[in-house]
Amino acid sequence: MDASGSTDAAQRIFAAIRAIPVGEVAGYGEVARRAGLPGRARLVARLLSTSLEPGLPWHRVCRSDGRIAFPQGSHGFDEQCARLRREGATVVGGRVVGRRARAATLDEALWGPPA
DNA sequence: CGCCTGACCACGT
DNA sequence: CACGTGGCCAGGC
Repeated sequence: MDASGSTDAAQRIFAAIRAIPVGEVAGYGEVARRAGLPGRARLVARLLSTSLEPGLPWHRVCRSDGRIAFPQGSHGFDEQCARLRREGATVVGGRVVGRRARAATLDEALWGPPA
């Protein structure tokens, strides 16, 4: 690792997460892809679980289907849910519902929808 | 050095 | 929509 204490991959992932617009959510895989690390979704998850950075909008990161990664009722779930709502998003049944989180399955529907 | 686990993802049934 | 399977990478034991 470098002198900053984190690997380049980690830095890119953090940058990708910070790049998520307020009120929107991105899947782990999508974040990894944007960070230039396709297929490293698990790396993103592990990063958030171990080396969370202060000021990082981790609450904007959820599963590919728009669901919060934590089990309903957990502290993490509650925290993420509250933060998302504060940003204007809506959470129902552990699912993030913005104007469109109705993605059938793919992240494409979540990030690249035709107006 | 090998095995198990994990804030995951996609596909097929 | 639920379940099972394979793949991916990194860390802990």
